[in-house]
Amino acid sequence: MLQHSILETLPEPLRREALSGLQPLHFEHGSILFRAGDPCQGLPLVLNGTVKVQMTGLSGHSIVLYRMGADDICTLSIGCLMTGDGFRAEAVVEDDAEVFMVPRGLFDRLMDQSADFRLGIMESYGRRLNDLMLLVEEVAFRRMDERLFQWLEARVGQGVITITHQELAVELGTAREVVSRLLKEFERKGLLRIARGKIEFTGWFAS
Amino acid sequence: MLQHSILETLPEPLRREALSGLQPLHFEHGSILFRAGDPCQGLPLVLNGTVKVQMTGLSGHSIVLYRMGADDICTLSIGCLMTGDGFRAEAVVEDDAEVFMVPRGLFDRLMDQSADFRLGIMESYGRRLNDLMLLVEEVAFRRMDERLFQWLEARVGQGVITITHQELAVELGTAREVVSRLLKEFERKGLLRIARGKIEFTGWFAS
DNA sequence: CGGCCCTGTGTGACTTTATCACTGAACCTT
DNA sequence: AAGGTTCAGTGATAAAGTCACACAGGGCCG
Repeated sequence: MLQHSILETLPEPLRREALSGLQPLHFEHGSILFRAGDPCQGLPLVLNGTVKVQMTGLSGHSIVLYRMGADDICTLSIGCLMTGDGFRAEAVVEDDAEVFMVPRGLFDRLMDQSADFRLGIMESYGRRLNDLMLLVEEVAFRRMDERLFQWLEARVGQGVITITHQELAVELGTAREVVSRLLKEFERKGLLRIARGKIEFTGWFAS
Repeated sequence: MLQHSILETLPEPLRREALSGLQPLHFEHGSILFRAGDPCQGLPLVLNGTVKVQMTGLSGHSIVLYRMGADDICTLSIGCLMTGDGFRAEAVVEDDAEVFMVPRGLFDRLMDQSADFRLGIMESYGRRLNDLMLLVEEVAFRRMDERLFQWLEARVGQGVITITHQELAVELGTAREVVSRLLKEFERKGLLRIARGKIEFTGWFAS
């Protein structure tokens, strides 16, 4: 159960060796995997749970850059691991997560000895780069009401979601007031109901 | 003269082998290294010149994501090379450039056999990821007049620059009208003079 | 040379988004 | 029940994006 597909691709002796040196770390909801400025301790392999990565700009505003889920790799850490620079973003655990922390030495060894491991790392990097490019486009050109709508739409399944307007503003990289006003408008249209710290889907959403 | 530092780190037999299989490709100003949707032919190592990478969103608007110069690696290509997906962005040559195109097979071999090569690739990836994160923050939170000012400031040395308002809008991911109005304002303040397709620095800028 | 056309720029009117400064409501604590 | 803290609502104003169109510079061609 506690495994990560990128380790499963390793040839048997190497896989054993890697797993023997790693014990899963448990992170609870709300805990911080790393903060802006922290030095990198190793490459986190996310086994389960979800972790959001967000950054705070010079202006003091924050925006969520991407999320990691089961079987994900914290690609952002690789650069820090290599250059020794600190993180520019922070990683906040949303759903309780378990993580393998691969230290620099082991990472180098796996990169050296397994083509599949290298492939996994590269693919992960590629996906992250793509995600960020799409985010740039979204932030630069898409309208806020559409973006908010899509964000909500992706979470309709849950019926009710627990989030404050401020947190939602960070998700989209905008101001709380903007989110409040748009939500009010959605409520007027009968798409949802607003409560303190909660949004309940109705009407069109609750299909 | 025609060399790339990531190849110079290779141990001697490998370096000779790599170089013997690569001939520099010449790209002129305005030519396209790759377009959105193109399959990836190999990993471009930029020897000299400059190349801008920009993407066009669903909305039809474009934005410049980053630039590559001498000794740079087109990190974006690695993801495409690995997954076989097409590019999401396009690369336009600004100053005439020469490029080594490393084919998949050689790339795999270099990744397999040289720790320094791996390090170079990883560092490049890390930098690109950082750049994009900063771009997200900039687009999301910084004011347009500041961003335009900084863009111009970075090019003051040239005295006069040749660029249309439309191109400048793509640099910043905004609309031409916005650029035109801001430039007019800078002109009123005596910072620069506008001519058709040109901007001449004066006053504060021409210190 | 004058007329034509294409590209680049200027501008007004209007919408959307961001910012600022508050008010008030909901919940928690004691 | 009182007081404090966090969350949400709102008006006023500024910044940025959108739309529609006028006009200007420069090249080309009859």
